[in-house]
Amino acid sequence: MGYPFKEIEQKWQINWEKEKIFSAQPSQGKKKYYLLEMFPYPSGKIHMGHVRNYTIGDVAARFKMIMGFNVLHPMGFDAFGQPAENAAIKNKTKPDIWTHKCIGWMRPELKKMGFSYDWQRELSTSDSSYYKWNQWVFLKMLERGLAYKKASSVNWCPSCETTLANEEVVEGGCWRCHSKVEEKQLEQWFLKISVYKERLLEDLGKLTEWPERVLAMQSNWIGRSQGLEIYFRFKGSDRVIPVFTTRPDTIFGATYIVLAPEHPLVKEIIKGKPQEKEALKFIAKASKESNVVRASTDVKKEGIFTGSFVINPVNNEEIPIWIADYVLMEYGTGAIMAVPTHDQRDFLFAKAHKLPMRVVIENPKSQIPNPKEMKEAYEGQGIQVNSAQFDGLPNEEAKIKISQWMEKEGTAKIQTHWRLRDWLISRQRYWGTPIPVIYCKRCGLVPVPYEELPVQLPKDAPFTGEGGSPLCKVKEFLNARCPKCSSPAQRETDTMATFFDSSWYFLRFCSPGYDKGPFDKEEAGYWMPVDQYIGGIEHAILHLLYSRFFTKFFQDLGLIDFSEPFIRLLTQGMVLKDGQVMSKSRGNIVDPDSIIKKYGADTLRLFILFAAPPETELEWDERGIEGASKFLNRVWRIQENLKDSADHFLIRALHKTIKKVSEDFQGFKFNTAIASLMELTNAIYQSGASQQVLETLAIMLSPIAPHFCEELWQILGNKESIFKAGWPKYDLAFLKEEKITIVVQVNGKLRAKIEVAADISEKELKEMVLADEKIKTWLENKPPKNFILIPQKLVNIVV
RNA sequence: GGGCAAGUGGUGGAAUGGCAUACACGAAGGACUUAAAAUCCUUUGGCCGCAAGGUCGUGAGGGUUCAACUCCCUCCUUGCCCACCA
Repeated sequence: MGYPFKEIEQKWQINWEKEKIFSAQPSQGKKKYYLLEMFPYPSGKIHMGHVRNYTIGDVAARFKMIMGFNVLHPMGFDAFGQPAENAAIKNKTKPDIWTHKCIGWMRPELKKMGFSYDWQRELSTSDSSYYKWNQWVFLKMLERGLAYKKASSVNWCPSCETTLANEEVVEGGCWRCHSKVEEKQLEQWFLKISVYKERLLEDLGKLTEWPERVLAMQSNWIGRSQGLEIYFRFKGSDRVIPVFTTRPDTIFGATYIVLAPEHPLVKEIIKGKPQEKEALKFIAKASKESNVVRASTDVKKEGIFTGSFVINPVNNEEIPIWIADYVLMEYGTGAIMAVPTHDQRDFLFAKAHKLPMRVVIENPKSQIPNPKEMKEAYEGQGIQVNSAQFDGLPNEEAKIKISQWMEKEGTAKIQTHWRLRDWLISRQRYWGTPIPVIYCKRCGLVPVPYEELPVQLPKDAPFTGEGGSPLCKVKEFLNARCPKCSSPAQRETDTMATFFDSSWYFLRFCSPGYDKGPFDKEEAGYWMPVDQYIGGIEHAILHLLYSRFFTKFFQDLGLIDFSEPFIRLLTQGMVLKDGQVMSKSRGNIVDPDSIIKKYGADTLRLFILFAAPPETELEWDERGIEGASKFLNRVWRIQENLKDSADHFLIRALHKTIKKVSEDFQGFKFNTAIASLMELTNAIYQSGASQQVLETLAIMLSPIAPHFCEELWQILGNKESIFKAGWPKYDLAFLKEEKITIVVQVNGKLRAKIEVAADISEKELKEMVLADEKIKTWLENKPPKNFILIPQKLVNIVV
């Protein structure tokens, strides 16, 4: 018979809620600790990924609580979004009813896991008390010119009938439904995140406790590149075409330039040329293709000669101007200089159209090849050749020298380019925050006045799944009066992308009921920034970047005095089964609820932490669950057989464990912390435990198996919650060993182990080692060449 | 194609320059039991050997070092992120 987990877990969940032990209040006496896990999308049931994410967070929160920190550990729901709308279409229900139903299922499941949330702070982004402040933030951005409308070619998902951010297009398909993305021109709302690009990049340096790879991904996404804008003058005219390049070292190898078909100068250039008719045909064809198609690698690069030439400013060479679909107007200047020998795309294009090539950087591993014999472009490092006064320089050095020289000559300008695009937030969808603007025939675009917020999302709307946003069809919503002139006007029907909602929810948690602003300045001043944030690696770019952007915006509004929202970040690995990610479509889901029923939440928590370190992938194994259950039962039985005092051997083991577990918890190494708790338990089974030893073990295990340990704690006669017991301290005096084992190697190979007094002198140790019979045979009377001694650990004799 | 991870027993994993395989699962054997479950104890990387012991061994190959799973170089495999970004 195992311990009665069902009764125990229920008992303590009720007790914790009654005693409000997780309710957080600012307190000047204690140090604050804000621990946050990425809040879930209410899809219906919690899955193992949630269980893992929230268990990791809960252990950290409870550990800090026992350490005496004032812990804020809130939970809420990222409740707006497309699945609710798709469910409404499919199940003939309403998105808000569906969403609330899902939240109603998930909340008790989270409670059953025993997570230490302050449920009084629960929030849901689809509540008007939340999205009102989305609208407030939007209006502030609009005031400051950070929100703007732009007609632009956007990615259009024909299935979802919505626009997608560039970031949401996955391999030419919609990231949710994978339909092929088309191009469509629409008036869209954008946020000028690009205004913050320097700060977003620079402040990555402050994030010393973020994983390296997340920093690298953010940095790549912002994509700062130093380059040169080179001015190519037309043959026989003073007009110039600016071209941006990150490889100014290859300028002497530029043998033609290429314009995007949309380039404003194209029509002028081809006018009256024999190629005009054919070129126009090509341009028309290219304009029909979406960027996604043009950007795909499997489509052949097409292009056409314009009949015109420019002058290469470094050597006054005449080079032809081409038009090609692989050059996009949106990037750089819409024109490139082509260096076929040192850029693979240019190389393929040049080969296909029989354009000239010249090598200007020597591959150190091979002879300078005849360009005709090259099979691919050489894009690596090397020494400049065919580059006039720059010959012989390493190309990285030449990059700088050529840039400086050309800038001085007035033929180019050193420039910085960024990859980061402005953030498209418009969605032609119902289930999101209405964008608070009104269109008046007389006054134009008018912001909804602050005192009229929130612009309520109407409860009823027709969901057919066709023909754009349901909001367009709700007359009571659509028709409004102009706030300026009171004449009939129309509301904006676009809603905000849900990333907007999640870009500042961590601030709202500080004062979830606040109604004078998005958050109470003082409360946020006390709790923020988040000390530890935990979530999936899939949010490494978008969510984290947008949250950082919003934080900087709030700082600029004077609402907060810090610039980064999350001090420490942990990205947990995925949960796999049979080597594959657990997912509904694969049908390899294990329902957490069934595991709780069979083994209890404490066992599930223990297993999920023990099976792998938090950052790596976790392979689900039902037998591992059995093992976790066995361990808890083993600890449970210790209380049946307590001694009055523990022997020295066990006390030493206890203090060693306290040291190890304390360090491991700090570093989120829960798997090894559990391993040492198991070792302590094994030691207890060897020698028998005293009450004090078992109590200490219970405290150390309590963040992982909280219900279990509370019960054990109470059985041992304690009246107050174990989470107020304080974290145990270890005594170095107990860790000192009298005798230690020294490893003896001969020529780096393990040959013997000798036991010596811990305070042995080097001389004595050396004598003892050389006198050892085994070592003598290995030395074969040869004199040691070298004698390496690592104190307290190891000796290596070299002969 | 680029960037970043990772690769260790039958399995999950431990060790981040100093005893490779902690801890657990699984397996084998034993104790208890009429029996089973549960529990407790023992063994458990490969090869040679009755044993003592030896020897090989952390994806492959090279290097640095008294000493390499750990650091460096080249390559292979897998995963994630990104990609006509000039």
